[in-house]
Amino acid sequence: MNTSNKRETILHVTKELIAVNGFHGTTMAMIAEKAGIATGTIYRYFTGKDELINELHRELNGRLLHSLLKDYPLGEPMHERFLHIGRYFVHYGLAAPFDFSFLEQFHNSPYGVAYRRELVSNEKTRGPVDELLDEAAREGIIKILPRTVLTALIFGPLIGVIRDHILGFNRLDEETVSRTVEACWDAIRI
Amino acid sequence: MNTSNKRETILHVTKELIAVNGFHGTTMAMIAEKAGIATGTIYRYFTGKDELINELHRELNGRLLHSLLKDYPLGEPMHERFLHIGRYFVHYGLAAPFDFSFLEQFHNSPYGVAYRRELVSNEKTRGPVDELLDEAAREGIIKILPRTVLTALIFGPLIGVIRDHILGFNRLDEETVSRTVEACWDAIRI
DNA sequence: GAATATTTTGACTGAGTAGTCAGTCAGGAG
DNA sequence: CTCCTGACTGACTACTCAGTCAAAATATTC
Repeated sequence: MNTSNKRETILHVTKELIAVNGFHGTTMAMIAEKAGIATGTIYRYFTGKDELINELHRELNGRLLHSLLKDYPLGEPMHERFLHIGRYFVHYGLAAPFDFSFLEQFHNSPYGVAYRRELVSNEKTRGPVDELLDEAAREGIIKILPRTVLTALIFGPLIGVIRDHILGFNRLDEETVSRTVEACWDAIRI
Repeated sequence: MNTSNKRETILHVTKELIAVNGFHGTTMAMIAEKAGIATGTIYRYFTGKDELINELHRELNGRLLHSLLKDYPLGEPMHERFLHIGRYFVHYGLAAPFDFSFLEQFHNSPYGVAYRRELVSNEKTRGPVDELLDEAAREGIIKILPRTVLTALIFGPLIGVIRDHILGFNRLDEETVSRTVEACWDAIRI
């Protein structure tokens, strides 16, 4: 196991532990044990728990955004592209439940609030969803509502159904996912 | 200050502290200090931190459900009643941000998951929303989707916009709230 | 293969936690 | 007035945690 591998291992086990036990339920000792290293070693790769968590979020958030653009139907109608993003978002959550649970906890924590505040201040970061909503708004095919509301109408339900699936409160098959994403479109379309 | 008053005070300050600092960021010492009592006194009213938190949830959840039925337009059309519940839900969140933040954190924590699992097992507890959705489903005016998905389509966005408002990411006026609830209806209606 | 540099180890530290309990004292009973 | 009672106190206990650092292990250089 070389240097970079050890860093990866730390990030990997931290993700799984936090997904299951939460931030406060995950100790540096647990991370070290599961990674097969000593606690002190973690501090050679990360300045502390906070940096480890923020770095993990950076990586997973990047992977998630990247996965939304896989097979992205550029040039196809707005509706088609919207469904693609919605479906791939849910699929990412179902295929990588640890990633999803970590990201969800991150966003529901002071880490996530700080991250969003920073995003708002440097308003340069615009993902595929922002571009889609901008275009749809220009074409006048979605409701005139604040951006935060539109985002909530799309991702609020999707995050909810993914969490319910992971917790075992429902079973999402392909059909249900498609109909749910379609319902989100109904929410924002004129 | 009589006995029952002290218990109320403990619950009140705990709600505010947890809303701001979270479960783990709120210590028994902080609660005692803000309530103007000694730490040991808390244990005369609650067996421990967990019971205190669960009891607080029980009370606030009851208050929230109760507030949804204020001025409830019984007998009016389905659509009217749906808008009422959605709007009153958001209003509760805006009028009582500490209550909302506590409840949101509770539901995003192991406490909330345990609570939901218990709800599912004793499936007797049915709130006004369940009854509304049952009726709408019987009349065939909403989409055929699992109950958990319908709930996510309604409350996912509403919770999101309330949180964004409390965190200062948007400003919800009466008009925007109504249009948002209307959009949730568009999501579930046929 | 010796000397040097780098990485890893894990016992340790000190700050902080939930919960405890011997003792206090205001106020009701006799 | 004296004696109880029990709600209340807060210093205390037992424990957990993130982070440190001297020493050991391993790798690299010459």
